Amino acid sequence: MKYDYNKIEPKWQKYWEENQTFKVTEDKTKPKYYVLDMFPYPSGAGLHVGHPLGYIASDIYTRYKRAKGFNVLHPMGFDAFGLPAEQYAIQTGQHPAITTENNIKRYREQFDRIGFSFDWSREVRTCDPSYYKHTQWAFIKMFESWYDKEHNKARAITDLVAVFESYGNKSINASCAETPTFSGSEWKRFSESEQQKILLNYRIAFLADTTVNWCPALGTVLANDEVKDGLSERGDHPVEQKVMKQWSLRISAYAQRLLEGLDKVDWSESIKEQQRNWIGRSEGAEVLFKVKDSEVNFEIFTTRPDTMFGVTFMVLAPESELVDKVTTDDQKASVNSYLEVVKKKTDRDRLADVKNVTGVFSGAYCIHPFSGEEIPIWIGDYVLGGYGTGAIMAVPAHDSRDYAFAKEFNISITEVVSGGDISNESYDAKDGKLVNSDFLNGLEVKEAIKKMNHEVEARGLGKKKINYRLRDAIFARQRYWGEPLPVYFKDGLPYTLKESELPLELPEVDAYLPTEDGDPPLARADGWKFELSTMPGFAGSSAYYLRYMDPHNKKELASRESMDYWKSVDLYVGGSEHATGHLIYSRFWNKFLFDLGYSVVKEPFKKLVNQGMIQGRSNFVYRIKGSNKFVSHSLKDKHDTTELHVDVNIVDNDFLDMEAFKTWLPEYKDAEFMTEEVDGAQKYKCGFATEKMSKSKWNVVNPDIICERYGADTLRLYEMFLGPIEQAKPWNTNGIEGVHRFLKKFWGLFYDQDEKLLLNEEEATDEELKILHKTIKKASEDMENFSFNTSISAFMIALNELPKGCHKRAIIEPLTILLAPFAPHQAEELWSVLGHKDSVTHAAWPEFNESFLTESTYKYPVSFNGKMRYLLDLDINLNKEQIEKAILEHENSQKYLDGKTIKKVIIVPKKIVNIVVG
RNA sequence: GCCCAGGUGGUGAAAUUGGUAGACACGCUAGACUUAGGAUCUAGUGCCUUUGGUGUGGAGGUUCAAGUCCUCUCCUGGGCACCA
Repeated sequence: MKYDYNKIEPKWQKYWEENQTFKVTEDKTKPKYYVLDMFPYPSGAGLHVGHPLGYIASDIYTRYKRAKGFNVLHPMGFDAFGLPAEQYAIQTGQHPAITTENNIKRYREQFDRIGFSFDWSREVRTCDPSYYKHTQWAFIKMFESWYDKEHNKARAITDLVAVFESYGNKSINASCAETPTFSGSEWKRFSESEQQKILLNYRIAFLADTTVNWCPALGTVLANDEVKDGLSERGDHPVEQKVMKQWSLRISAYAQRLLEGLDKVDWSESIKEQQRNWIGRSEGAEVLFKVKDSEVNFEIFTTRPDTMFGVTFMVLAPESELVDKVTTDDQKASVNSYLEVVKKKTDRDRLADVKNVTGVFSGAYCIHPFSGEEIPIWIGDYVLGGYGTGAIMAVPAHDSRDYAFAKEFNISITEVVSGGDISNESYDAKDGKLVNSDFLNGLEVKEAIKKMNHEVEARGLGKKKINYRLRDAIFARQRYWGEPLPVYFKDGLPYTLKESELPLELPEVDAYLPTEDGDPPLARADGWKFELSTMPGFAGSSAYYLRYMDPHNKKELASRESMDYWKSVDLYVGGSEHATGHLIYSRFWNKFLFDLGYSVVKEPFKKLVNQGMIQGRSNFVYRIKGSNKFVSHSLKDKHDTTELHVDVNIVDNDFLDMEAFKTWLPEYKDAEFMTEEVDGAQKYKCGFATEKMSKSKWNVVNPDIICERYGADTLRLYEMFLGPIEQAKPWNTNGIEGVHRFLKKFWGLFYDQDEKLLLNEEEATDEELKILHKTIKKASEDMENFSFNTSISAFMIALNELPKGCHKRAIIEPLTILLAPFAPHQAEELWSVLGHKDSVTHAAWPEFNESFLTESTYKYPVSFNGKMRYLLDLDINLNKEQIEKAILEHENSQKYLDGKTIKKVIIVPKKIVNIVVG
């Protein structure tokens, strides 16, 4: 038989489907393992070769774990709500559901073509009402919950109401919006709508006036992680800050737990660090400042209470409500004109303008709480309204931003920490002794912070405080193609549907655009009396890993029983671009469900592997300007040429297929070439560059083409052989022949070129067994470390080392099992050639036998200082005489000993033997 | 500015605890076979001024021994960014 992948691969794909080979149930006799891929958004372009990288890696690991005896859950689904399908709908009028369905079909075909071992019976689609029912359910639960800081968990809102009824809100320590205090009896006297308004301040899913990122071009609000440099992540449209009534999730309540949980997961340091930055914990103090000749006083947040005596001015954020309260009459005009200017700036302007210091004096003064001095209050847009209290004490000597401000407006600068030179720049380091600081003088910064914190609390001026940068997540988008929020309004106040009324299905609309009044598309639906916004993209992906555990459950997201069995995802594979989006939301969502007893683990994803992005490798041709002549790469500098992208599919190893080029685009029909000589032949060599894979750059490589030309097994092997899984790398097919050759060679262990079966039952020699066990050992270790590229190398070495004519079952049968995760189709075929009726999927991973591997040979000698050292391979139990004998027998020993004799052998550590020569 | 991850042949890359740097593969060179192919096989291939020297971005250091550890520095990629 010939290695005919085009026959073998469809054959086994069909077999797997018909036999439900990868279907998995909660088998309590086996240990479980859960391998999850980040499910894709099914885009219209289909999969390119970059997409499957992670899927191939997780599939290999899945198949390995199965062979090791684990019951592996390895599901796949689709993150099917999203913008592209909606935009396509706006252009064409085609319902996004149809577009999505078609795209999913295409994805599924491509997935199947690569031979993934997903359990498709567990497929989930976020746009399916039977799925988003549970997304809506979670939202309702969040609406019906509040965050109890005392017990550090989410609790039912009914508990809160019970407390309110008896004691009011004085004793409640909750994560909530500012709420005036009331007593129990006052609560009972409040009207229904007054009570609901107060409860909204406490709910974890809440509706409130919020400063949001508004993207006019997209017509929707965006979450912080969807905005990069003041532009929308999708489409690069400008984003502005705007106050709007919007749904949010109180994710900030979970900041500390999200931070702490990072220490318990096996993720890359860089992703954890990104999340830590995003959460942005900072420890400091809130201190009260009184405004001179006024009833007003306000709190500021500082991480440097030690520099209290260096305060020479205060700054309020322009959006702070205090601005109006403190501004004096004679400053009113200039303050107002400043506020106007600030208002007009978009986020982007503000970012671009970082170096320009702007601000205005309010006319008012604070009284320094310790020195009693008068301190001017300024307004400046370098202070953010949304962080801390929106007001700061400025210490120009020890904060670079305050320094720049003081210089700009000629405000005095007082040094309070020695060690720097503040004549040209501020001294920000937390290192040095305090000066000019009354009772802090002489203390180190650290001690001074402690002492000042203590003093602040003792005098009732404030308290220690931890601030987080993490914002509550805006949970609404003014779009059509998303989950409807299960909310209706009564007297202008929101109420959620009952669980039994779910799902609230997405209604039909006549167009997918906002209405003329600017309402979201849902306003077009007949008789729609619910919330008009839909949920954001991250909603559906936040708990999908739980749904896979029990995907057909009609009652709940997943049964307790299934969750108790599968617990959490053991291995999660996906791109690092989700570090501050999905991976935070999902952890938050899980913690919330955990608080309510619906999830059984604190962290959803134990181990995370981020596959690197596969970039495109573009090819170029060089056209002489004003002609239809193309010159080869090495000649291009001799002519005045234009560099043009050329379709990489008509280029092989950087050599252009000139005939294909002429038929590629009509304009090149009569193209002429100036070639260069390579290998005695005239060839056209293309230039190349690494760029993001995209249609316009003609560098998209579709996995289907690779499958056609080399087979899916080669594609799988090659993507892994390209390099370490976590590393970004350009795609090129320059080396694909190598792995393809390997598969043919492997086939050659079974069949010769005349397609005659060579497999035999002869006994293996020690040498052959050594090669086998070496390979098993290496392959197993590499599997555990996700080092698939070196694992493949180990196979190649084995094939090189095996003596010619070794076609022994004892050797090639275990090798076939090792190969199966990488090249499952070929392995299945060969497994059946070996006479097995069952799928190779059910074969047990071979164990290596250390006894075949023991080596007691020395490695190499080195000499220095008249002593000889031999490095030994293993910590062998030879005695000194035996070692000495072995060394003397070494072919090189005489050369290194240089005619001298060994006097003494000293065994130093495990591997090194000192030899004193005379 | 701050944080993280990396820099090894012509190319993708290997290298347990510090222990023969460049495994494996591509490419290249020469040869064999041939039904003439983009097939297969054999040998060679870090660099240089080749009986030797040199070499893991650069400069120092520790060590018998450094790609690996330490200090400084340069470059590349990613993230955060007026967060007090």
